[in-house]
Amino acid sequence: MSTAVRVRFAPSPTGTLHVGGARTAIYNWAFARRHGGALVLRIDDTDAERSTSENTDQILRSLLWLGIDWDEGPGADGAFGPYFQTQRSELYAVALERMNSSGAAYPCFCTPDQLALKRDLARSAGGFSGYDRTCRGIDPEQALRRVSSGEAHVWRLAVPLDRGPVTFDDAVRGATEFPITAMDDFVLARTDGSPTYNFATVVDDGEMEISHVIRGDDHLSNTPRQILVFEALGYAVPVFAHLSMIWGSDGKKLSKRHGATSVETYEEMGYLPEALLNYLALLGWSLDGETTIISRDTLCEHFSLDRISKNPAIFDAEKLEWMNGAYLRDMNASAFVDAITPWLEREGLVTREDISVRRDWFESLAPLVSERAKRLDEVAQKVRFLFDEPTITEAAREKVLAKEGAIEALDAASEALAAADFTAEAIEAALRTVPETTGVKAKIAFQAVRVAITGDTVSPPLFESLELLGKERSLARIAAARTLAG
RNA sequence: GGCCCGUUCGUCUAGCGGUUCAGGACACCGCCCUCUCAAGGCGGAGAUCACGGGUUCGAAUCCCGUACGGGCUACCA
Repeated sequence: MSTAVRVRFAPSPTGTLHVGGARTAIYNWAFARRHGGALVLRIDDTDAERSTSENTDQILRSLLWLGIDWDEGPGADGAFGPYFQTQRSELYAVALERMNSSGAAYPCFCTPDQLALKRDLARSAGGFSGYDRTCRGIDPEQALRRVSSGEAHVWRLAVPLDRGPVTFDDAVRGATEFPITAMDDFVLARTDGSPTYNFATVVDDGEMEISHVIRGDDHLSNTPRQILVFEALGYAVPVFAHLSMIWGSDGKKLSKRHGATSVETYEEMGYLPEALLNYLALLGWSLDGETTIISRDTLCEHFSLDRISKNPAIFDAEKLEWMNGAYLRDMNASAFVDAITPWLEREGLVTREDISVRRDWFESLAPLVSERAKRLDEVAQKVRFLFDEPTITEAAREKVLAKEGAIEALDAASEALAAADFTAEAIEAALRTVPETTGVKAKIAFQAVRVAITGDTVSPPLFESLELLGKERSLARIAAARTLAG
């Protein structure tokens, strides 16, 4: 009995894709995949002032980066196009005409000034503050004459006053009811003939046979208005699911003040798409209350509207960072190398070609750093010593090389390593002889070598680092550090 | 002002009338592991379930109210 699942994500290209929009997109996408339905990507670009094609492109790119694919929309023609609202004017005009002829819409000649005055008056009197329906009382024939004479007018919805309350069963919030007496005869079409959001959306959702509308909480109050239009136009009313908002760390609206808000920024900061997807999916939805690492496939397999939480969520950048680290750790060497390639390239450490030539070497480097990084942008700094000669920091020199026994340890290490096979195991065995032959504590000896090799007191594991560097370069660095130490 | 929605550890959440003096995750603290840093293991601290009334043998869970927060109330979306 259930009809096909068809959902839509309808961003306005007035900016880039924000994390809030991304989460809405993820939920729509996961729901479509879960039910073998279709995800429609519709571009709500009716705001000509603020909409740009650059923004549209950026939104599409961010969606793709996150791994969200759509079945219909830009680049994926379907039977319900076009998928840009600016190209659908004809549809809106036809729908408006239908409403007009059935008496569900009427022209209103009130000027903005008059309306503002009435609104102020009504509000200060308390109670209903919507349009007072003056023009609804105009004789239809006379109204028509005024319209055809070219008098400026908008079209408004004639709210069916004899109807009961508008009720709907929101998939997230449950039964919701709005008294019809609180419904405004809101504007469907502006003076210039263009449709308003509440009208265009309904025409689109109706024409596109959308079965479930999963969208932000800010539209909850618009829903009864839209239901009235669905009914007037004879479309099947979709199931609604309203998502609560995502707030910044201070509980206020998420903005630049809280750091990154757009998806592309997260990409630039070195986050993995699967980590952002996972984090956002869990921000308002849970699999079982226990599982936190949830793969794309698991999400598509188990996503359900009834496990979406009703309360707003605060965006926790720390948890996202932790999650990104968890994904980094879980990557296999090959995937990790692919992920870091652009970052190493950007830092000028290596070229793509170098990597493909020495693929094995890079893959053996991967596990050393993948479990130590939370973001991709940290990687270059961690492996820089393998490409560039290190500069020993002043702090490292004082804390380590100036220590008693450091020089002896370096000398002994140099000797032992010169004779060693250069595998991590052999290197370790060689270095472990240093404390014995010199009496220098292992910690001090190892740190001295670490500083010599990496320039810093913190680095990837020492033995493996030496192996990756190679014997010749390792010995040269120890000699250089020896000189520096005195 | 009117209409509507929300409220469980600092944060994300589990919980859908009893098996919960509330479970998991991030962050935090301690211990272990250890060549540094991480990672990992173990343990700890952290929520009178916003508040007040009901209903019930029994409520975080149902109902009502209050407070606080939010949305809509535009010829924005």
